[in-house]
Amino acid sequence: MDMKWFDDMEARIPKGKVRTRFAPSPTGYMHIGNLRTALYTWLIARHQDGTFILRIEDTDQERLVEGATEVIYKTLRECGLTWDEGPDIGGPVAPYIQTERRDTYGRYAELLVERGHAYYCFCEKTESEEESGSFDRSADPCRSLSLEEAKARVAAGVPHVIRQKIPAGGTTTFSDAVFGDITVDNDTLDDQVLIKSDGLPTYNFANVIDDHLMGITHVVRGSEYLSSAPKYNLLYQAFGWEVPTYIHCSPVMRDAHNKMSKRHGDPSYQDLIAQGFLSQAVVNYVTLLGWSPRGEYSEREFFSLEELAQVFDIGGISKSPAIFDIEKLRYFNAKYLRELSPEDFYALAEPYLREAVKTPGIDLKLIAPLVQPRCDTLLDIAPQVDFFDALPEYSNELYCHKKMKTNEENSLEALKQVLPVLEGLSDWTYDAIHDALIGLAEKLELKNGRIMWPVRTALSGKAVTPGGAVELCHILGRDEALSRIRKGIAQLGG
RNA sequence: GGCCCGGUGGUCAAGCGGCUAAGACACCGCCCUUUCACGGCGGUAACACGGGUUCGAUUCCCGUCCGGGUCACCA
Repeated sequence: MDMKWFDDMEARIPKGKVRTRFAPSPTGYMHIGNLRTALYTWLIARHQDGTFILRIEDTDQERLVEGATEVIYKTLRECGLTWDEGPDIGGPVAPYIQTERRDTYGRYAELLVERGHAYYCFCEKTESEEESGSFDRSADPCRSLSLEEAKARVAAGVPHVIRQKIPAGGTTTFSDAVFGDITVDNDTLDDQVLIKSDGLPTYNFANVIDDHLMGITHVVRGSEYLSSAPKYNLLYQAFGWEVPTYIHCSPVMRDAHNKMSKRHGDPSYQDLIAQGFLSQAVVNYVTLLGWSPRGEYSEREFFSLEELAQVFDIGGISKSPAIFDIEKLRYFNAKYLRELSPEDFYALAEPYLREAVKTPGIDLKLIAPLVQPRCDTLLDIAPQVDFFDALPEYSNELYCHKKMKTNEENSLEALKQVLPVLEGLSDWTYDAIHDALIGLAEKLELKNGRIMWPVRTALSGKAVTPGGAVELCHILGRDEALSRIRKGIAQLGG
């Protein structure tokens, strides 16, 4: 064995700082649980001024998806999760794509074989599993094959895998930052495959090798990997390597029984963005799904990414699964939307407004502030502003409003009073319209609603609108507003 | 089924031996108001169950029940 090569690999490992990694498989789809893992991983690194690494785990050749890494880059960038080392920018422990590290895994696996912690196995793919749950180590003839014999068969080109040789008897204790210490009997652990017959490593093996070789100090991953974790310890021990801090996170659920999944039609990050959610809102909400700030921040729930990096602590991660609640996400999103400056909101809303309101004279900048406090997502804009282009058909019953004390008769009367007042207006400004309408109500000694409700109804044909009578008059413009009021009068039989 | 893990309102959750058991979403009511929102105020609602340990358990231990994960040459 060329030990110099191993020494060189070791020598490249950066030391002394926190180093974390997000290691997705390129599936072309960033689901919420994955995003949360990325978030926690990034947060741990940034909290300690450490290094965040992106690594692509593409060892499953059958599941490769074209353009999938682009989705990962794009999502991470949109969310503000900047990486310091990765496939696209390189780094001290490159390469960052597992298929490009192929020989490395093979060499380490062979080292393990030499040391007696792994063995070549020539058996067919696993056919039938034992029911007992505990393994009879002597059952596999390959396990006890002599090294010479095994090597001879390998040299002869016999297809094979390399398996981990789990010690017979005894226990292994694994330590997790959120679940604590977990001890299992070695006899419940199987001699898992390390190197597949295609020469590529399994996920479990590649993880251990890469995390060590990349100097990873904290590993964040889903709790579905918890039960394979003790086998990692054995691997680290066999190599004589230091075990990183493991942080297993319970899944993000769609309901009490099922994880969020593409199969069930649950939204991915991309889907949420398409549904009009803001990246920052998603990031904020998802971080809080399974983690909560402690101490002085325990009552707070709105945080920017930078603030999260400040307060994030591993101890706040929850052990139990969390159900994804789109209603609460909507609340977060609505809050983020409302707190945007009018300019920023307009920038985001403009494409949606432009799509919904096509009448040339209408100033979309006037509509934006009306819808800003009235939408949870950007998709809520269009249905609210449809009446600007064309007055919908509406029933006269719309004129009847108990609280406003309006009915068809007094609405007709109100509109008839309003028409000449507005016709006589020299300035078609918000203030002028406002003063005219309020003035009319005062003059007639009526409550404002008696005038405003009929006008708003005539202008929109809807029971609910963003903005009231004055705003709508202003935005529609003199001609259209007066025309709609006349239409209202006619429809009411006047 | 074996092994591992979890269990505070409908949901997210604080709590880490002593509290009238926080807060948020949702829901309900009131206020504000030219509709609806926004905003403000208030309300309904929880420690899965049974044993211990203790002067005292939501908190520690055991069991039961319920739920999740895992038992692949997928990750």
